[in-house]
Amino acid sequence: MRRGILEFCIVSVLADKEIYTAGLIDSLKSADLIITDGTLYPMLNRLQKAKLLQYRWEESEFGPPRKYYSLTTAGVEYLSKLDTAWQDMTASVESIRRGTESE
Amino acid sequence: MRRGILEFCIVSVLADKEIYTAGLIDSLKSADLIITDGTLYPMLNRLQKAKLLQYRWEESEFGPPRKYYSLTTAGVEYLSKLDTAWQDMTASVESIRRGTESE
DNA sequence: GCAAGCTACCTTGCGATACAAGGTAGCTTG
DNA sequence: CAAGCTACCTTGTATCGCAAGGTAGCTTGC
Repeated sequence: MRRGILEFCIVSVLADKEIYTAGLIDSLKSADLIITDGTLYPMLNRLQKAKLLQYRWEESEFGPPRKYYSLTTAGVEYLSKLDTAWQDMTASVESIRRGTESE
Repeated sequence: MRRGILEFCIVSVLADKEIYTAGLIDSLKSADLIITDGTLYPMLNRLQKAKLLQYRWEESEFGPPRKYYSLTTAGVEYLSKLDTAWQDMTASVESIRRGTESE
């Protein structure tokens, strides 16, 4: 796993709550992960086409309706795989980072 | 930092020892990071053009000469920046991964 | 000394991610 | 009903990583 760290973060956030685009951007920003909506929309559509996400429309008091996303059952399983991949990758990088002075 | 994790690993390995391509691939493989030479050569050339790496030729007993790479002074500084970026990114991802149930 | 095979270096073309910029359309407000 | 805001989406570009293919030096066997 090298690409897809943002995807991992998005799926992780969706594991906790139903949320729409602007809220997702805010959640990531509060963890110092900056992402633009031009990045997010294609990713959400891709994940939804892969049946990992579902959404429902909800009306807003302040403007057009919003798409609230959540994980499907397959999405929950996918998150579990991403989580394992994340742990494996960080373990690998840390082992290199801490030094291969063993030679 | 989203892309460039492999680059970080390569620069980290080079911080410890002078090494040529096949050795670099082996070092990464021993940490379960698989990389092909088709990925590595362009990256090494790019880093070298950016004055972050230097190399010297060394003859081999078993075939053609090898390019042994090492970090330049600028490369050492660059590694330090990558290391900070890595720590920041993992901290961000971990804070999301562990759950934003605070709502 | 030359052909065959190995090693090492490098390039090209492709798919995917992330970003900037721009576009469409619904809703509210005056 | 026009202006402005919000929300969703698309297009074009740059870069990373990979697979596949290519060049050339060195050794080995005849």
